[in-house]
Amino acid sequence: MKTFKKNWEHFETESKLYDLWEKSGYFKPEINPDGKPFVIAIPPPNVTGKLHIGHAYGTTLQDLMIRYHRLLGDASLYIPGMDHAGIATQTVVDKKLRKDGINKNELGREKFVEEVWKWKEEYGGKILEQLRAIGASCDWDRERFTLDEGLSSAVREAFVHLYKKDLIYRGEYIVNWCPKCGTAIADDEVEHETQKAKLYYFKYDKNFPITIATTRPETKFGDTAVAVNPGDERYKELIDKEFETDLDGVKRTIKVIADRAVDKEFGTGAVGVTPSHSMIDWKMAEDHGLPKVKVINEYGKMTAEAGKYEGMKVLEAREKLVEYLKSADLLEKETDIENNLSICYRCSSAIEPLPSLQWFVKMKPLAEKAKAAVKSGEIEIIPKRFEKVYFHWLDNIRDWCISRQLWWGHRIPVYYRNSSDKLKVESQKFNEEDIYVGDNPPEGYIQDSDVLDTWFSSGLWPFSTLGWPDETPDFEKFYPTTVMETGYDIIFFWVARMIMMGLELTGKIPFKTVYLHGLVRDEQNRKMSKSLGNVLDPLDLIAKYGTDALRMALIVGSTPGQDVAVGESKIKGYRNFTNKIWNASRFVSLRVTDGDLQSGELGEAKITDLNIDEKLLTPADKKILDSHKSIKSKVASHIDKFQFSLAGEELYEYFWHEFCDEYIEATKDQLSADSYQLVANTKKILIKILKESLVLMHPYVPFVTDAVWQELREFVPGLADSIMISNWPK
RNA sequence: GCGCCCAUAGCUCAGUUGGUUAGAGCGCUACAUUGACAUUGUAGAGGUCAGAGGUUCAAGUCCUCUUGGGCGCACCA
Repeated sequence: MKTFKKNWEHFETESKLYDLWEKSGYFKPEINPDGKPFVIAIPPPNVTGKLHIGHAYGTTLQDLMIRYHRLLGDASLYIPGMDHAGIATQTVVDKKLRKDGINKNELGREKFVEEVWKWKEEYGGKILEQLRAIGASCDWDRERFTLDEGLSSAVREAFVHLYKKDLIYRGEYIVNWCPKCGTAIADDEVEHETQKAKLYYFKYDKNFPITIATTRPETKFGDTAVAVNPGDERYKELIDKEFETDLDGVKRTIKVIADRAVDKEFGTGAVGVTPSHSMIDWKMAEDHGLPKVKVINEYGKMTAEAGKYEGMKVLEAREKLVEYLKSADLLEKETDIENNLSICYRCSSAIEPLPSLQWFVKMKPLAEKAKAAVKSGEIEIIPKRFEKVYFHWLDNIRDWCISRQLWWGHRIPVYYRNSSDKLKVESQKFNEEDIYVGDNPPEGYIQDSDVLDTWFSSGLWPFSTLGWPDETPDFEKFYPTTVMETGYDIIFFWVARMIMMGLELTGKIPFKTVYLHGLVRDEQNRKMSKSLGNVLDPLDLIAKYGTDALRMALIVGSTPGQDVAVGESKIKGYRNFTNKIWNASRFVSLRVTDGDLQSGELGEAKITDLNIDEKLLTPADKKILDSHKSIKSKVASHIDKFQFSLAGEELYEYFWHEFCDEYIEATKDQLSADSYQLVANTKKILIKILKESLVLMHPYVPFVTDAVWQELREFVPGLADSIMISNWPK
């Protein structure tokens, strides 16, 4: 026999084992050709950088399920891939180029996109290596990228389908514009941050009868109405009256309207309505038929509609206007308030709501189906409480702005006759013959310059990765996928949209179960952040304690939808556990094979099979066999119910304390007994229990269990080449 | 404003159809250990399960309220 090393040396062993697995083809579902499919499509990590510990957490959960089902004999497929992450990646590469003194606009679109591809090749490769280090048993031959050829054609197909069904439209609507990113973003991509602000009370001019209150005076150049609550006695007589106003030279007709959205208690109870620069005012303008005046442009500067303020940045215009209001004695007072500032989820700069010509997806019809799929139980969300969050979002859904003024992404498959830009600035009522939607534009048509929201392509992920829209054998066999394992923070961005797109485009649910994990926090339960300096790099931890230890630490003690606290001491504890597995195995190996080992014989007890003689069982034997029997069913039942922590905890307790501390201690006497039969029986039990326990633990700690398995193969007959492809013990 | 989660040992957390004496890891105390493993073992201390009320033969678990902490959605003129 080989000599078992004294300690489990993860560093030398893990990557070698992984290479071996990958080369052997054990990650392919074809190793269980007759098994029923079990499929997980990885949530594709962004190509923006390297993976953090949250990725390690998700990947571990996914890989655990895949390995368990592979052992059960299912055709288990773990589809790897990455997301091009439009806005995020474009920003990162732009920043890098600027550092090198290169301006994106001088470079031009084509060259810039080339630069992003270079970035993708470099960082994408690193990410894939990280996934391997975590032990992800993905079928790498099926790896996909959201911007690869197949997925691009899926995106075009999806767009055309939705367009033809009248579920995609173009129009000029108020959108969330990020002046820094230079693009529109979706409602869901807007975050809020409380800030201190000044609330200014003033009149447009001396003749106007109502004082309004606002935190953004500069937008008031675009006011076309003042809204009051219909029940407000103070303004009752003014409702429906119109006034000619002059705000520092900008003349408007302002109508007083009544709208229930107005809070009587806030400010003066009268709101200056700025249809072009406030979401709610836009809606009021639609309801009341008010004109819309755009006074802020895409660069965050005042337009000609702001008179002499034209060209000023928003904040500058605000200062100057307040000065004017003071000097003209129009400012009644200013107060300090706290309000919420809308910021961009990517760059955190202030969002400027403004009207813009964009593409939208009609969400209501899609949302109904998505709701029904979960209501009926066809799709199960774990933990169940997130169903409520999901329904709430779907019930209040608004149309989804899908065009982005970026270069990196799926270019919108729409072509215009003669010019793309001309049509964009003209009315949304374009002639049908001037527009072409699809793959083969007629001569002289120019493609829309915008790209699609990155979530449009990720929304297709569960089926586009399997070959859709072609009816490939993979699509036939593996779709719908089985489990969607991802973080609860992207339930709207991603999960809900996959369900909507899947139902609409394939007519089927994209997956049966949604398992949502929480955030990984530090030992004191704080969010990990660079500024706190408490960020844990999974690769460092893996180098120090081993992948298996990290995997155990992430899974045991964590429950779905709940954040999990992980620090080095926890990981260290599970490193000790992996060493325990190694050493207990070493004990078994040494004791079982001591004496002369002939082929087919295990030590001097002449073991030629693993049949246990029931009549010879000692109380210790009976106890451990009982526990062993029950741990097998408990672990399977927990994993089947997605209770990964419980199964892991029980395995830990069983293996360390029942098997090592109790049974192995007991065998020390039994193995030195005079009766060869008893010694042989004990050895058989040791082998049987160790062998099966390794399989039970393999989904959690894949490396050490296979390393031991390889040692066992030296003296135990009939073991599979790798524990990965052995069978779950019944 | 609407909704969700959390509160269990010093710390971080499990405890999923309500059911013996409420568990784990880390930490702590004492002892052991040339032994498969000090990346160890044995023993132990430590909890009115946030508070109050209710349902029940039985409540950490279900219901109502209160307090404290966190989060989501909407609004934010």
